[in-house]
Amino acid sequence: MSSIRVLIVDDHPVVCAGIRNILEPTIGIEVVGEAHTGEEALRLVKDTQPDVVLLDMKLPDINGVEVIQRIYKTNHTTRVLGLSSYNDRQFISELLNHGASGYLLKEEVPELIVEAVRGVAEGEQGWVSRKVAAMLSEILSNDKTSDSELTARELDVLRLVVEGNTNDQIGIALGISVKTVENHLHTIFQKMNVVSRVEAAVRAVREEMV
Amino acid sequence: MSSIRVLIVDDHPVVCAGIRNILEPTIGIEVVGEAHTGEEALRLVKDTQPDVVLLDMKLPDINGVEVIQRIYKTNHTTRVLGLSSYNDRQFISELLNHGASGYLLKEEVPELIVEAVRGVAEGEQGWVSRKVAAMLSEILSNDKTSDSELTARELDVLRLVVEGNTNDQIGIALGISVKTVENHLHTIFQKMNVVSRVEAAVRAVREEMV
DNA sequence: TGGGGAAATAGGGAAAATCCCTATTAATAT
DNA sequence: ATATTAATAGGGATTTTCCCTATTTCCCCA
Repeated sequence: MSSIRVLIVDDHPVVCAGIRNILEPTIGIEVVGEAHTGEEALRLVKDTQPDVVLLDMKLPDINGVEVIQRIYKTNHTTRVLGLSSYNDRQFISELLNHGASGYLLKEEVPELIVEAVRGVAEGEQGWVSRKVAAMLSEILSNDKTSDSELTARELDVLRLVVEGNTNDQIGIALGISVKTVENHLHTIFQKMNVVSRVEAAVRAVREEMV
Repeated sequence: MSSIRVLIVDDHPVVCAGIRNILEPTIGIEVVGEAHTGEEALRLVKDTQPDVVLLDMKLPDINGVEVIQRIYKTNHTTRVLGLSSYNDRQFISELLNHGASGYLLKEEVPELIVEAVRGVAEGEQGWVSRKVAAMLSEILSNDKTSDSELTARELDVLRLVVEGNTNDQIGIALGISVKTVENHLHTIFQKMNVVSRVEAAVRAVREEMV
């Protein structure tokens, strides 16, 4: 039986070194490379054909979810294990749809990484650490009330709100009446389950919706 | 000549492992411990009396700046090297006043960490990586217009704004008049160089001021 | 093909926030 | 002692936001 070939992707060299340090001494796991950007990751996936990609969801150039999709498009046998440095609800939600094979947080203990790599390499889908699982159930229970998913127009408005524009300015920028802007905002508030533009803006920034 | 004794503090075990991995093989540097919280860090500083503390500025329990001050209060020979995972202007600004011995980003190459540890252990003050230096000069040039530094009270108000409270609610929460809240906000806007509560909230979240 | 429903549009009226002033008190620095 | 700054508060004018209702258009689907 051959080793599990792992590619590490993270923009922080220190994190790469840490993961490498954990995985390299492990029997049955082989680190075949490190990448620090999305582009580099895609190139190395093609070159090294790894079994598992440990992918930081926060890369300087390409969005993590897009990297996953591009990897899956070309490499059907490669599994991706998403890695995040904090409790990022946005990414975890997206992952439910655009599917990494698993997901864990950098806050987890080193042993979990080994466990996760082995799990997904054996074909296990949806491997998540306990912390992530707890977050998922919380998200799912919270989502009962709201419809989520903003329309394109609503995202336009939200983006302009985050940039600090008044409804007046937004109306001018989008070529619509202030009243229409207000109505979009009202819908946005309901969908996001908030009551003011400040809350909406804060959540939009925190969850990187814009 | 004895080794430089280093304590690593970061809430992500992976990052600790990475730094340890870089420092341990280095001649003249000895890693004496790892801490994952501020409290643990303070305890280990007392127990191990390290020469240098590599301190992540973002800890789950105590604010990084406070950790530095408490270390300096009890251990006058220990140097602290601040570590951050991103370009966090707020922390860097604070560090100018509450003084770590140096500052670097996790994005830097591993070699820089060794260099920085040696530098501050030799007594060098204000060791900063090039990236940090560049950020500092940018901050200083941008600060010409604004006074920066919010007061404690202003931070209270800003925090409540970010949480989505109205001025009325903020007044009640802080036990002051709405008018006072308005005045604080006016000052906050000027210092932050913005014109609305939404802009202030967005910047506060982005730069993790609260 | 005739709804049913969501998306985008818009107005009226009430509430909240902002702006631009003045003003007092306490603490701190010069 | 005096100047500065932080924190407090108010008045009054203006702007923005919030909530409700309403119309048109378009797409789905039964």
